[in-house]
Amino acid sequence: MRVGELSRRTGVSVPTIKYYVREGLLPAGELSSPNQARYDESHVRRLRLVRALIDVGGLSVAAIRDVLEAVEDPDRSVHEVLGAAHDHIAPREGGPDDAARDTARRQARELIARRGWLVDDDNPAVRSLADALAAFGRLGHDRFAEVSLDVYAEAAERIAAVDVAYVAREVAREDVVESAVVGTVLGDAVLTSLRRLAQVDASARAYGTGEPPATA
Amino acid sequence: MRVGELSRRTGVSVPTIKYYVREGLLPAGELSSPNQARYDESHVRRLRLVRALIDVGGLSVAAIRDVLEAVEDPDRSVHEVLGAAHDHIAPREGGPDDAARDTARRQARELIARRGWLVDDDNPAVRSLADALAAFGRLGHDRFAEVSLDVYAEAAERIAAVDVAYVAREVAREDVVESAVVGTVLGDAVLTSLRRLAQVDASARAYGTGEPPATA
DNA sequence: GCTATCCGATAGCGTCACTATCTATGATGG
DNA sequence: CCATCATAGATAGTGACGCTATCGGATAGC
Repeated sequence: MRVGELSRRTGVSVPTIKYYVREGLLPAGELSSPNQARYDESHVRRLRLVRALIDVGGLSVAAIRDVLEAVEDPDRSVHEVLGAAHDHIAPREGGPDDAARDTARRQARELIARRGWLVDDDNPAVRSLADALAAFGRLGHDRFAEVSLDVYAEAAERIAAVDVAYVAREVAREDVVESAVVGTVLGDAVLTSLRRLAQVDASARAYGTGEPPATA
Repeated sequence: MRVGELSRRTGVSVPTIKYYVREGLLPAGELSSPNQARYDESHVRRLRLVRALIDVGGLSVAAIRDVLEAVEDPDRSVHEVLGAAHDHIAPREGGPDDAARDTARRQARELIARRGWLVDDDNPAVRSLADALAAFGRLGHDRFAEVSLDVYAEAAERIAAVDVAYVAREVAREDVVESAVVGTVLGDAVLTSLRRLAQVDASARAYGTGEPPATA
């Protein structure tokens, strides 16, 4: 197919497709003549993946380029690819280097030890967890880590178990990593929405159909 | 204190503080003379909240303004404020209006019915859930909704239960909604990081300390 | 008085994700 | 064969965003 049909089938405008090709998100079509290129189903698939990562995952174009490069590099392990994906989802380093951050780092390490998780101390996700906990601390919400953190961790374990099982369906390396990226990035979006819905439900049950206490 | 000290105590530059004031994220200091203003602890607190929402939550300045306006409006219910917050976290409307979206909407409604959640069908979180599920579908990952969705939902329920309990500690309306916003926005960041760590652990356990299958 | 700091206002900057325009060429239908 | 349309590739422009820089005056505190 030519670029017009690719555009129609994916809902992405032709100039945007050209832009993605320039940015390395999409391989160029095969030139049949100096100004004609053919695209196939792999382009449709890739374009849908790119749009999903942008629209639902909120990844930047540069982040997607990095992730796709990792996906296509047979030398990268699944862990490496997923690490790349998560690093681009997680917010960048945040907040000052204060006491709250030290406390948060300790909380993170203790949690990992408590649950017996086999993760390196220098895993980037440990840092982003500590950043988030530090933010709670700075806002005077230190109780969060005490009362809620382990419940969150328990829930995360259950989810991770099905995530790993989901990826294990695949056989070929490229399918494994693609599954892992999609599951991680889109799974976050699903989880966020479900949490919100469950909050609404829990709140409705706790306070009648109405409202939490509004003591002015 | 004057703006210089506010800047030092929060790590936010003076021009940026002025910018936030202009954008309505931070109330102006109290003028003691035409070119002198005083700031107090409430400004420190607010500025830390703003930075946490930006750095950790990834919210835009405009989104934060909307959320803070809702927080400060005594007429808004907690549900409304939290809805405003979630709407700004969730990715904007994504993807074409195709068959995948119809299927996804049905999956979302069925899930809600299955779990007996008391939520309106037109809750924005239902839409963002459907968007995410539709993206799975378009990528040929329809199995996700079949094999993983209920586990996610179960986990979300457990988390939401502690979220509601956490907020219930507060008494005054403004503290309730602030707690809810912080818990929702920063809680997402915590949960995302924990999921990633739990995935690493689960993967390490399933495939030795090494790797998922890399059948080339 | 002197220097550092401040206020308020305006203008500018760098990044990002497109979008528009242009030239030259090729495809397609009657 | 020719008119019309689509296309490739290149370059420049756009609008939103989150700051950042600069300026003209005024004030604080020694």
